[in-house]
Amino acid sequence: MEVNINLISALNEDFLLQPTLQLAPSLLGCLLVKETEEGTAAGIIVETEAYIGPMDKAAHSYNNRRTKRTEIMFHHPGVAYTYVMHTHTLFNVVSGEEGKPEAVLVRAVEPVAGIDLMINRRSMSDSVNLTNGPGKLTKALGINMEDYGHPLTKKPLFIAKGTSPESISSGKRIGIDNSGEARDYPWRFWITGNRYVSRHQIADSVKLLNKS
DNA sequence: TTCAGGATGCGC
DNA sequence: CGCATCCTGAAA
Repeated sequence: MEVNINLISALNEDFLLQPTLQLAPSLLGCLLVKETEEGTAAGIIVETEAYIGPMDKAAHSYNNRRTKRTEIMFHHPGVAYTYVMHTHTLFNVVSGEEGKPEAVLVRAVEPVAGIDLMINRRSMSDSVNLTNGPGKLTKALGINMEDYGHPLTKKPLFIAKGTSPESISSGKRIGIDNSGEARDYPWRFWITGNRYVSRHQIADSVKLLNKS
């Protein structure tokens, strides 16, 4: 069922100023919304990962590495950090205090609005594969490098409050096997059992929250 | 399962 | 210049 995005308003900035390891699971259940001339598309965030430079070998900002690409991570939190890997754009929320280069990667969303638009952008109609990966969701939502540095409290790209998940799990992050000890940090968070999660980890996953 | 695509950064 | 990367779709 499609959600009417006109009834949704962006989160207050305060929400995005939470410490990174608190923000990453807090973003689960929130809406990620992108408005373009083609229309509006939105998804519920179902999977995130925390990256905490400079001590995190898996982070682009490891060792305070400061380049044109990572520059925005050193700025005020609550803005978009987009970057291109191979042929795909990945979307992160800059977090941590100003001067601390931290971010939360959004790895998967569940489509809730503008689904036809997402299907057109992705040239495929399988509802699960539409947005179940960090490169897939940016293409479906129309997020690109023009969004770099955009404050996520404002149109056309913003995060809105949704429904908090019944259960959250955590485990190792994906795709960082060459990052030394950081490869095992349990900084990946997902909505337990959600079918739009990019990979279904069973071993070593930990359930963090289980409302009754 | 392997592999290319191709932006970005780093080291030689 | 060569190589690696927070990935993905197509080929084998």
